[in-house]
Amino acid sequence: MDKPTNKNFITNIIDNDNNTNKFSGRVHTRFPPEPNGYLHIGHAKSICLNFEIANLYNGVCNLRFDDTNPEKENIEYIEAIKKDIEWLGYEWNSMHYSSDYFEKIYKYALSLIENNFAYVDSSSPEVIKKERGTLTEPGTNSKDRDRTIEENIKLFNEMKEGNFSDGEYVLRLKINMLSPNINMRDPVIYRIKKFEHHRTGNDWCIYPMYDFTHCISDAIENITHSLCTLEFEDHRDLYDWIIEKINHENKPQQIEFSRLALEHNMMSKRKLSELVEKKYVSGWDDPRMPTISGMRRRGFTSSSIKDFCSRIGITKKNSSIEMGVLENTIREELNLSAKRVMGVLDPLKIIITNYPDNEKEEILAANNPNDKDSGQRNISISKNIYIDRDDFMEFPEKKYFRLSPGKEVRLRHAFNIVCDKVIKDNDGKIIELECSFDPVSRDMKKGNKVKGMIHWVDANNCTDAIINIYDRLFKEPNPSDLESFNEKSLVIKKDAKLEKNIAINNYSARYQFERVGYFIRDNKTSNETIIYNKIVSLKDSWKKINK
RNA sequence: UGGGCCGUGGCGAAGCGGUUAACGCAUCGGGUUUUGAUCCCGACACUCGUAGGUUCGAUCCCUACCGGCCCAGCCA
Repeated sequence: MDKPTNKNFITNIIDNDNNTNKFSGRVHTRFPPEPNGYLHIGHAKSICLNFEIANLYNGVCNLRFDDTNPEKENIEYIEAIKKDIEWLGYEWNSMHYSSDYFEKIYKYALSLIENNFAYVDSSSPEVIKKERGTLTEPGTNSKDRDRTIEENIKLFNEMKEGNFSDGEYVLRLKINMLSPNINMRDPVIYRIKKFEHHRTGNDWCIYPMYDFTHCISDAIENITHSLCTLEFEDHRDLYDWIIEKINHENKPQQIEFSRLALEHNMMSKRKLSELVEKKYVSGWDDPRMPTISGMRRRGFTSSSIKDFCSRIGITKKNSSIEMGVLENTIREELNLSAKRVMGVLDPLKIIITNYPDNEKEEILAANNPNDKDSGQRNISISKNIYIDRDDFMEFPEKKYFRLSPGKEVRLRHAFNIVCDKVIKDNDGKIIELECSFDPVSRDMKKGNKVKGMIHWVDANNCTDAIINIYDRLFKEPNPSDLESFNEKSLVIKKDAKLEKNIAINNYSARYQFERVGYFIRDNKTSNETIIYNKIVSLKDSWKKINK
């Protein structure tokens, strides 16, 4: 399943860098999550990109937690993030925290002040905002812009010592308030935050901001290609400015690519956490969530996620991927690897009237007809069976060739039956079918040729289960708010019946319920309740005709 | 409106001055198959946002226009 990394505009840049010997042929990337939430499929795109590019060029990739905002970050996320990356199957070269560099970053800030490239500003956030100008109007210089170097050093040290309260002072770069790029209008690079940091505790009360931290961290770690998403394009000027001014021997280059958008999903941590907090879903690992942990619980394999990432490509174009692409990757893999079993989601009881009482027979069936090495299983059948309600129609539509009154269908792996009688309760609901079978059709060459083939389970020999059927999280392809939440994204089948062969204690086994889809045991369930999650349906051209 | 970036079939995506404009998903035909699955085979952009220009020749270069995304956190 691991395919060679596709070429893209970034590998073109790297090839070119290698030709000009820009980094002496070195390729060193990094994946820099902020530990403020769980990783999602969009992060997987970035993880695959960074690690695969490193692999492709015999380079390495670091993991770096970008933890410069203690108010938002949390140690709990760190382990979850590491677990997800490991689960995807990637090994980082070394693991770092931006906070490991606080001392160095502080020294760099000091040297910028000494060279008159930074100053301490006592302006309020409102004033700074106002002086920054707008998209069309230039900014104006702060009253503190010409503070002396000595005074700046003294104040910056006092900031560090905790002599001021939050917001009283900030450190700003002295670049150009007239720049058409707002990021260059004397950006704030340090703020006072008397907040305990998850790693450095109370060592610091000033914290560097992203723009100042990220490029310096990249330089320190000897990163060559710093890959990030499109919204940072405007920050590249600043990135380069800082790298130049701190005079570090390593000059990493930032390259931006477009974020992943997946139809019927949302990819922002804020929106996803809102789904969790407002209980739309059961948690970050709800199988409907586009989080790595959710998809893992849903039954996606890491190889299918990597395959998906390689299929969607890397460009600078804003794009939105159809769910079909994702679904196809997991179907394709599971078709080859999943054992087959029969499962009835909405049971409808059938009595095979001419089948002898108290008898049963065993039938041999392939575990996976597409994999000859997968062996066979034994299925039992007796007088009472269940079929899916979907597979019976009292008044069949045109082209419906499953069971209906007087019609003959084949029970998969077994024999043909004819529906003789429909039994209803007082409300007119169908509760049972009486059918008769044709013993000769056990040999399918001898029985009548029938178009319909349905699955079933032996009512006297099956396992009760609850099955979670998942559908798209949002109704609209490109939802903008939670209004679009699909309340039918989870449908619970409470009295499903499964073929006994299913290994209920194997939580990682993925099965194809023949004619239905792929399923995995929910890993959060106890042994008393057997719960399976639907990973993805089989393609269904009947549903297409029928709609 | 200032700046940055992007526009190739329904959705993605190759293509880097001469190609029959790859490939994947989707779709539509047909075949195999007693999973309406899989598999196989075939179809699916005289045209690359539009208009000009350069060139013997442009999806690739230039200009203008049109459309879309991003930026005015002491978030990342």
